Amino acid sequence: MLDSIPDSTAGPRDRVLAAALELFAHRGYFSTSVPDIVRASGVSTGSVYHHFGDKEGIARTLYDSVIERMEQALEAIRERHPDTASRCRSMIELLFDIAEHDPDLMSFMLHARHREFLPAITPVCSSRPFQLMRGVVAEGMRRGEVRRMDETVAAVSVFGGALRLIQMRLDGALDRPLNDFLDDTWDCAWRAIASDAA
Amino acid sequence: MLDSIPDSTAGPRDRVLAAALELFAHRGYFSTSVPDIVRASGVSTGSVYHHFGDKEGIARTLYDSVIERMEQALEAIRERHPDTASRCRSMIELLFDIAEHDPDLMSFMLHARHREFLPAITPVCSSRPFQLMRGVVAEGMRRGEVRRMDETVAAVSVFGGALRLIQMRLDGALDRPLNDFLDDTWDCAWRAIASDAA
DNA sequence: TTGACTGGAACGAACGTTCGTTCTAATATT
DNA sequence: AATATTAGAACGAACGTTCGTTCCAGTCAA
Repeated sequence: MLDSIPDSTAGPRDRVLAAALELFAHRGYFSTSVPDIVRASGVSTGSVYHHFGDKEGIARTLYDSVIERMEQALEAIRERHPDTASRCRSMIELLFDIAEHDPDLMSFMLHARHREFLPAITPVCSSRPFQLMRGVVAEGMRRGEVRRMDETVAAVSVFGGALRLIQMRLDGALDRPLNDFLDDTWDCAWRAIASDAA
Repeated sequence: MLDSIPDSTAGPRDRVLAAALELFAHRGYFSTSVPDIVRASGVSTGSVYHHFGDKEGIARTLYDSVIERMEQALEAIRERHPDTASRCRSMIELLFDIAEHDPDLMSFMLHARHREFLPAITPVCSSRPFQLMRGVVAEGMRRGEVRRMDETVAAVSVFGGALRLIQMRLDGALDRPLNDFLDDTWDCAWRAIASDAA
């Protein structure tokens, strides 16, 4: 799984990132002030600006690190599994795991793309993790494991349900852990795009 | 379809709502200042506060009206169609239509639920339109049109893909209109939850 | 001694909101 | 019919606060 961002004992840079992740995830970007981050991290205003330049620099750094670790985890899954079905299923499992184990991280990642969160950030659909998921589905289509159709539609159809379920869990609308819903979710997801041959 | 919120010739209250919808949809809640709304609507600061109390009052009023009209449109579909499949398909068509015809409205509705947008608003998953969609799926399950599984999972599985596709379209990541993807989307959506009997 | 880093006071700008006034049109009074 | 009264709507200048950011004196490692 993804390593959590370190806290307390770590250097000031990491302490700021850890505090910002939690605050951004809970209150959002604009409802979190720099003084809030300064207070929560125990790092001084001057240091924060020395390390990150400005408030957006904090968010951008955070976003980049989250996206990169996410991409690596997904890529690892792609390498480990040969067939499209187990690739997709493992990816959904990964997403569920992260959402349960590190909800702040998942919350940040799911929300960071909105205009409201980070001004002028690349939208999710163009983010590398999503492209990777899309690529897996597209490859499955070439191999005949996935039905022929628009690649984008196929990608959103496998992962769309899982992502929305995660959002519900993060919003507190699901009282049981996501794993309890994994089998049903996966069943729906794969039926949606599986080739009729199989 | 849903009526658009009136502009220019309308009363000050409606002009404020129309301006706020556009601004909130494009820039988000916190990136839109009250002076922005005042400028865009041509209504004075004092009037805005006279009618809506505070900034959040504008957003809440807007949200309530959008949710209510959305719920009515979905309920009309439920009444017009007897079976679950055509109900769900019509609902996806409706969502696609709104996204194409009134992207600001759809953008506002999809984003309004985030902590970042409206502080302390009821999350989507608890909103009445979503409950209505969920109800349709649940009824389909009782009738045997939908496979037996967790109701929530079934609901997010039918509509999750479509909603994510809409988000991509709003983000400018889809160059063709959503209708071009309707058949593929619907095919995936219904396969995901359709009873094996049929 | 030097250079990188830290600290927190201080700054201007922009925010959401308030306030006293003016305008408008309907009602009451003569 | 003409005037006086009034309540609500509209207005925009001004307020206090908080924001993101800067600045510079102080600290510590090399």
